[in-house]
Amino acid sequence: MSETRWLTAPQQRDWRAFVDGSVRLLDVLDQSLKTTHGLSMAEYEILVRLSEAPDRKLRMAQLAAEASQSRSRLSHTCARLESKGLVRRETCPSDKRGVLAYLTDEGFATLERASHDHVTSVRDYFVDVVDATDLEAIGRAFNAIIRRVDSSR
Amino acid sequence: MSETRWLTAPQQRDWRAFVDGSVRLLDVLDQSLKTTHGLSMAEYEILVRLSEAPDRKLRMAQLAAEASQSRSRLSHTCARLESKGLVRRETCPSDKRGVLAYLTDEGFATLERASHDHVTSVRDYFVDVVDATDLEAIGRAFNAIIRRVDSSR
DNA sequence: CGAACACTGTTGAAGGTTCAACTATTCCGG
DNA sequence: CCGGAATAGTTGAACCTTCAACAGTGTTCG
Repeated sequence: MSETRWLTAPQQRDWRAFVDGSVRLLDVLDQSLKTTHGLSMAEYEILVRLSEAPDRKLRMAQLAAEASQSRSRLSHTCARLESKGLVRRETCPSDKRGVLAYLTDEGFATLERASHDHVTSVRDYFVDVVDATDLEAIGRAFNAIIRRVDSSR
Repeated sequence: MSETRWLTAPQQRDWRAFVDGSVRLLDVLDQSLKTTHGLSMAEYEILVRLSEAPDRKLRMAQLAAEASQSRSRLSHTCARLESKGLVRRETCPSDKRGVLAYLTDEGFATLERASHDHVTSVRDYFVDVVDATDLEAIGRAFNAIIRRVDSSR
């Protein structure tokens, strides 16, 4: 049993700034996506990943991994997106257990509209508020975190 | 109507690293708090703020602001914490509209236990994974974001 | 004073997420 | 090629958050 290594005061300040700031930031972005385009950030993320995939198609499991969602959550969310006509699903020909989700034309059009406003919000509340060098630091740091989290699963 | 200013490729990489990384990081921490102490991070945050307040008491509105939660959400969450015996509420003597939430001894004890593990996770997945200078950059950046978000409300 | 307004916090319903259980398919060792 | 283990995705219930409406209290100003 080793002693708990508490955070130093500056570490604690930085950590809290991150927790508070990210919650508020993601809240604002979610809010604005939802009111102007009826999409949550989670849904938006799904549309983005599909739009970038070859044929706009992805296996559910891969989509879940890329969007940092559980499979269950993705199932529910896809069901909603499907009922809005933005996404459709078909069984995977090569592996009949699998399912391919793909973006409809309407989904693509919705994404295109939403992305303009979204990117503007991201600038307004994030990119343009942060120093260029600090932005790079954030990129480095969170890539390291992603590696760390993924390696422990 | 001005043209949409898209992100540059590096900006987009950094932004995505942040979104993915923070979601995964907060997920892991939430997970570990929940399985080992039965608390969500939102609940934990509430206990922390109360523990630091004078007399371990805070007005609901202030608590909501400090924990970055909506008042409604806080009401529900406090109700849950209250039924677990960790928090209690009383009407504010100076303003009868108001309510003071306060930490019970049991709440304090629970927080104390949980904080050891939590701080260890924060180190494991965040502080110790990120360069010291990048950590400072994160602190600066997210404080700027907090100011930005709060100024638009 | 008292009427209109603003503010505090709660409530219930609707919507979204998590959790555990389940079906169906594929993989693998014997 | 068979039986068991592993994998893919879905489902429904429990849980949590959001949303809009509300009750109660304070504040302002004619």
